[in-house]
Amino acid sequence: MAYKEKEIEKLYYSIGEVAEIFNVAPSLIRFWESEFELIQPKKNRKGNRQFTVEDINNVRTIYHLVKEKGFTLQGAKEMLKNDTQSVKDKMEMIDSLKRIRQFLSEVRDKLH
Amino acid sequence: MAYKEKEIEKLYYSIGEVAEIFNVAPSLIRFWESEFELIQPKKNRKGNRQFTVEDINNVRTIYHLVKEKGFTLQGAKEMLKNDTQSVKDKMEMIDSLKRIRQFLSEVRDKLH
DNA sequence: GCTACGCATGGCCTACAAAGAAAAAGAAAT
DNA sequence: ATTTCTTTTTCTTTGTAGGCCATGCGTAGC
Repeated sequence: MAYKEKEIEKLYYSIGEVAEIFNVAPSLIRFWESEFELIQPKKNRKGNRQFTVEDINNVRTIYHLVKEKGFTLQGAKEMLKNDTQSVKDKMEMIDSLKRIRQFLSEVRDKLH
Repeated sequence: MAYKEKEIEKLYYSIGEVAEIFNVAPSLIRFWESEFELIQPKKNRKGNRQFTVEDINNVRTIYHLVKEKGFTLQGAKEMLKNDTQSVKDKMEMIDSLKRIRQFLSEVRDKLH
């Protein structure tokens, strides 16, 4: 063959393939699907899950939070809900600083 | 008394006091002590735990990771292993801002 | 045969809570 | 002040609810 066959990116992946990618049991993927809104693969007429690459990336996100970073499922949900806790923490800080500045300028005005 | 008595910062706090600060059961503090090297209060001759302010701040770090951010204990341990300083820095910032806000609202009340 | 499905049930740790004993701290009476 | 009784606080050890999946069953398409 003259040309090396190009890797074809499949449209859909089965649950078994996805499970293998992350080296977990298919039941775990189904369980996560029941727990996380983020994971919602299409199903064909028969009911089989069809994972797109994006679906798989969503699974990857869950996997990363739960298996690599060590969040509880609840903690991972919060993380996803709030864009990430650290963002939230930073916003709280900024908000706090704004209020402080506001307050201090009021004080300055009263001192005059 | 002519002078307002200064708040005395205790040298040692009992496990009950520490538990109350975080609104958890004393048994949980003991359990965390058994799990995290970070928490190692001194014990007196009788075996009672004596928490310094620093010990309490270490408990606060655990509390933050486990109860607020949603890490598993294992996840929290990893976090502490790799990233102790930045966790502590952020917590100090948040704590510092809280104190400042508290102080400023006292100032505001006195101005009225 | 292989892989998928849903559903139910099973099971192992994690993350604590409760139990039980002993000491300390009040409180009441002497 | 001291004795006695009660309540609170601590300790260590043991128990346990629930979180996090895994396994098994019956079924169906390829």
